Amino acid sequence: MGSATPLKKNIIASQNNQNNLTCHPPHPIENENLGELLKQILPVSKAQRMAEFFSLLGDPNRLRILSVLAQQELCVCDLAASLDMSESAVSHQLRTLRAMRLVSYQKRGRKVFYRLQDNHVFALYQSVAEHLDEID
Amino acid sequence: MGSATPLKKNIIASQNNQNNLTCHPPHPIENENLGELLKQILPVSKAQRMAEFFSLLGDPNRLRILSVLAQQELCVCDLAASLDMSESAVSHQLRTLRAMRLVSYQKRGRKVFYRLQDNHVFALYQSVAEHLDEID
DNA sequence: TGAATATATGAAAATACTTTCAGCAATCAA
DNA sequence: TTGATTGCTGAAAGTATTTTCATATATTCA
Repeated sequence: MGSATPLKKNIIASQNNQNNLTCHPPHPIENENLGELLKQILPVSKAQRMAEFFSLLGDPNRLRILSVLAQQELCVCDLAASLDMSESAVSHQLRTLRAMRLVSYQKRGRKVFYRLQDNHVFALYQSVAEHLDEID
Repeated sequence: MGSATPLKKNIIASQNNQNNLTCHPPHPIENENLGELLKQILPVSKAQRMAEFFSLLGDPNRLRILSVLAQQELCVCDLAASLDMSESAVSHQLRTLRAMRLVSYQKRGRKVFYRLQDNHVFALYQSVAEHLDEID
């Protein structure tokens, strides 16, 4: 089935104003803490991996695919039909989900059946679903 | 401070193949379940709201902003300095975070101090941070 | 073997996102 | 009041993502 190339954003271009670590002029209150603060900032590399992960859940059609697969394993064709998407679009999205190991698949005859691979993801999904129910 | 215009993606264009709910020809195993399945699919409108929410966390610089604000309230200027971003870029991102009510702010003199508004978000953030620590 | 089905893929088109740039408004200090 | 600082904003530039389209591969069936 081959390789994949998902979600290339999340790569922060090398930045440039690395000189000034405070405002001009520095203001004393924050300044005392900045040294400690800087040690605790999410490092760029980890921020990128996390962003990649969240981005994966940041598309409504991918979420809908996951919501269906959370109920039962399904072939591409039925996924497309039940979600009202083209089979090609579904296939492209599944490639992304595959690449990030959120779904696994099994070929049977000429069909390919996909299923959720990771329960942790569905827990997150449900957590946000409930959160949005609460706040709106 | 004014309005905002964040994350316009996540709007699924009206789709078109709403006729065929199964493959051709339909295969009996899935077909029995499809009716039930269709009732349980994440509806498009909710998928869009969820995707919007996850997308908000799908950018490394926004995550880094949140990681800093999780430790202490900070002004735009110090955020930019500590994250090595331009103040304008930080301001644009804060607008997005504000619009989605993930941060609140307080103006003091000519500075504007931002803080996390929602602990639920930080719990998600930490959950994914730990998840990624586990699987890699 | 040949036709139909199921899926995958690359490239292009359509769309969306993020940053930079230029300029503006508010605040503060001298 | 003038000049410097802080932050906000719209538009443009640069980049990323998603879908569609055309085509390719593998499988099944006649």
